[in-house]
Amino acid sequence: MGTRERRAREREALREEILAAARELFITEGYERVSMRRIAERIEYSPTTIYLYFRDKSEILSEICEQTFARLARTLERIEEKRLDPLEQLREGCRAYIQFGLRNRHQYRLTFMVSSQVTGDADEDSGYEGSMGERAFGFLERAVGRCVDGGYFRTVELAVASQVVWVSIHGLTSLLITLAEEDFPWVDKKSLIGETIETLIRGLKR
Amino acid sequence: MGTRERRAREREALREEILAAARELFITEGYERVSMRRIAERIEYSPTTIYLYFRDKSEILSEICEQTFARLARTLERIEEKRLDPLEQLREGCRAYIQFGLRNRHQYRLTFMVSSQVTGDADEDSGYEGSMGERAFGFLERAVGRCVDGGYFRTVELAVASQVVWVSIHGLTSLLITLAEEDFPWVDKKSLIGETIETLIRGLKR
DNA sequence: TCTTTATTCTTAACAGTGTAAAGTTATTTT
DNA sequence: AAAATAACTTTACACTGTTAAGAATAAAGA
Repeated sequence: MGTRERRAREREALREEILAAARELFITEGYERVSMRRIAERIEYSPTTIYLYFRDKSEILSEICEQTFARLARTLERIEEKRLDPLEQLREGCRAYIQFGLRNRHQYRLTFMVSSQVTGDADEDSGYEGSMGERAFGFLERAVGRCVDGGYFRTVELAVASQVVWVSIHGLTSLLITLAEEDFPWVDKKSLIGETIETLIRGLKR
Repeated sequence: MGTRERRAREREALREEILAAARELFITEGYERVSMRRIAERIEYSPTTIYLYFRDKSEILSEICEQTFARLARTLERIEEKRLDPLEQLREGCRAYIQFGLRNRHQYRLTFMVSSQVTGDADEDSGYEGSMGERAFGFLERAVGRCVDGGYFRTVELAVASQVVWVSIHGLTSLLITLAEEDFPWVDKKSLIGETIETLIRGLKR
């Protein structure tokens, strides 16, 4: 009598289809330029059908962002497993983080460059705790921690040092996303990334 | 016979009034939450009147941002005139930059955290060149330049070093703007700012 | 002073947005 | 076959930025 199961499966399939359509549109055109009606059109359902699967537009977004950042978290955790030299591991992690941001610019922007005020979620679970962002930051904290424990870094509070690293590489990532090459005289991107990471690490060394 | 002049003056006055109303609303509520109709209501004119003074909504915004960043530029240039120790001057400049961002968060966000794609200006002069942003970055470049010339910093391309400094302090500023204290376990703000700047300078020292 | 010409402001309207409520259709259970 | 449930659509609301056409006002020329 698996009709309940089949229904649940079909439901899940449509939900997935909505997510896929929205993801593609958000990525190519950006969240605010994509309307519910266009998502609906693409999956060939009426606009309001989407509301039977998601509370509102921003819920679609945050689901997509979660998925995306889960990928980042996995990437970083894979670097962790390589068990390299602590400094080298931090370097590689930073590099991966930045590259990830640049390759997923729309989603990066929406997760870290838009106050939740703007997307318009009230309280909700859009916060940091338990999120994939937390997992990603967790990597950084551990990586910095190993550098401190290994005696590579001068004595600073671990939380402070990790946040210094995070805000810096976030700054690089986000500015490269916001300011196109034709709008600002960026130096060579590779040098800038490398030099930022090196400056950061040198600044934390003892 | 000064009726032409008086008219021009009155025109300018209304323009200024629109700007003032928009500024106040943008600052307290944020650009995307303020509609043309609400600005109009506040100055007691019909919504479309605004279009006789500004091409569109984003033009109001960029005018306001320019004014705001002119203040930042002046602040930084005043620090420059103090002719302190190069390192100390850079430190003070960074601190002023960050504080400015935090005190003018909406405008900072709209200038540096929103791709011009999103605000929706086509080509136009919304770019970096000739803007107040340029003047502000100019300060940084000169401050870093003096640190290099004074032999305080290791040899790096000036443009690279300046951009490293900028992206880092921008990262700190923007993340503090985006991520409220209740959404992320920020360490003490003063320590974070201080430590970020110190790390940056240490990282650039020879 | 009366008419013509500019200038300034408003009304009405368009095409779009996210979303809620009510109505329809199809499927499953009794 | 009737009742209940689930899935989907239609209609509608209250907004948005912006355009085009019309009304009001003020200045200039006769």
